[in-house]
Amino acid sequence: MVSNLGIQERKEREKEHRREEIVDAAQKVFFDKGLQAATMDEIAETAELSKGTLYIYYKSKEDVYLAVVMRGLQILHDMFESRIRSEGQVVKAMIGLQETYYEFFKTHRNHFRMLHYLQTPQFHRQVSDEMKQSCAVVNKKMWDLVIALIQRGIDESILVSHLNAAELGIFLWSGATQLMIRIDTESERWQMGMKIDLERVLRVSNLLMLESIMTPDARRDNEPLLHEILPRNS
Amino acid sequence: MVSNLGIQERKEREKEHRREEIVDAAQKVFFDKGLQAATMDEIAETAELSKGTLYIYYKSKEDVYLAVVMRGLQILHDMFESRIRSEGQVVKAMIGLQETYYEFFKTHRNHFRMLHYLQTPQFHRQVSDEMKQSCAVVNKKMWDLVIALIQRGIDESILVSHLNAAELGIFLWSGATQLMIRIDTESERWQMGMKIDLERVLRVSNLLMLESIMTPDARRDNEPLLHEILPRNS
DNA sequence: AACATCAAATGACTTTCAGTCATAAATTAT
DNA sequence: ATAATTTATGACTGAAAGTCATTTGATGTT
Repeated sequence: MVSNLGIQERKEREKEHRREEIVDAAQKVFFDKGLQAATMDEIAETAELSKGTLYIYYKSKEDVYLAVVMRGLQILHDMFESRIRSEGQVVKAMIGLQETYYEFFKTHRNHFRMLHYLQTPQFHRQVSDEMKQSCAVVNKKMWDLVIALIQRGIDESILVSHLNAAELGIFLWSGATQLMIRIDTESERWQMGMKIDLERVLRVSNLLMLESIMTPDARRDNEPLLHEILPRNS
Repeated sequence: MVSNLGIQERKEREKEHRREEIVDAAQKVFFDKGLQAATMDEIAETAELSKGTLYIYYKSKEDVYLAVVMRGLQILHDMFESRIRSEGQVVKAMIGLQETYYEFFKTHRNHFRMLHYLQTPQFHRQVSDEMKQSCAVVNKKMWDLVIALIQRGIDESILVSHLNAAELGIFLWSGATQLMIRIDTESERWQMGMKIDLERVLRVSNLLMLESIMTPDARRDNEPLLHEILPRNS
């Protein structure tokens, strides 16, 4: 027992590495097959491990799934952060956030789907408390970015309404999210039946929601900026 | 073979009755256990039938689930219809629709959840085409009600925007739906962490969205009506 | 009434998959 | 070299969706 401290550390690193390898494999399988159709056996095979080993590192399939979700949240957080940092004006930054969320949706479609699964009540059952906790931390980190920006908008008298910063965040977030979900799953249905371009609806919706919580002054000051976003027709 | 026509008819009726009995049982079990945890064995037991019989009347668990969803859609449709019929003014009727949707959410929470499950991509896999078709019909019937009202609003120059009636419908619908989903699943989380009342957010959100697509004239004319909805504070 | 035909119902069986656990392999400590 | 401990394994269990050969029962025919 000469250098057991160093060994301890190395083992920790290796363990962490294994956990990441498992998430790599899980992500691949979840993205390919979807949450339901993905099996632990296939994840094990992809990770070149036995199924039993997966259960040493994660308590359940749902926990593995949450590990993938956390990666998505982290990506979204990083995208938000870099976009907000590079923009001083609140209104521009708000529009930037909306665009960034949509960009995340387009370029990380599978991660977006994973995040959406999270909302269905069927999970949160076999999920371990630790995992729920970790997830909440990443989620809050991202959410705090958004709320801080909105708060700045309120402080600068650019944004106003009967709602506080966090509530405004939820308001903006909800409309956008639901529309993206529809774009993801029902786009053709709407395009066929009626002649509806959901992506345009999303753009207009984002604009309407943002305008609806801006002060008249701010709306006037940012008019050219806001009208830039609008689609060509009408 | 004297009166085989009458017998044929009676058999049809009995068959239809069985189907309804199965949906009764399925609804009970789905509502109690949730979509995932509900088993076909338990549905069979509740219906006092064998599992094999269920599969004579429905092709899969998902089909049975869709039969329950259709009931929810029908309830919502009926609620919408009676509310719209009793209101001539477009703005009042629009507010009525928003209130009705929320009322549906509160009084038929389980049906709302079933509808929400529909959005997850994990289904639509083992669902039979007939069932999908039937579901689309009921859905369209309800949707047409909403769109017709919005179209009336546009025709009367009360509503206006870059979107057509159907697109406006999706816009209003999406924000409300996503907020209700959150109220259903994450209400405490938001209430604890930050001090957020999601139901108030929903009310304000509905108002903001509606106002954002009203013409300035209409907004002025309906000012007292709109401000009635607002929560007390601020 | 006895028999034939057809439809409806059954439940034992198959398959698939999450999760477990006794055993084996590998690694570390003595 | 050997014991102790940690890590990995895959055969096994239980649960649940879906199937199908067989039975039950109803309708029609002689």
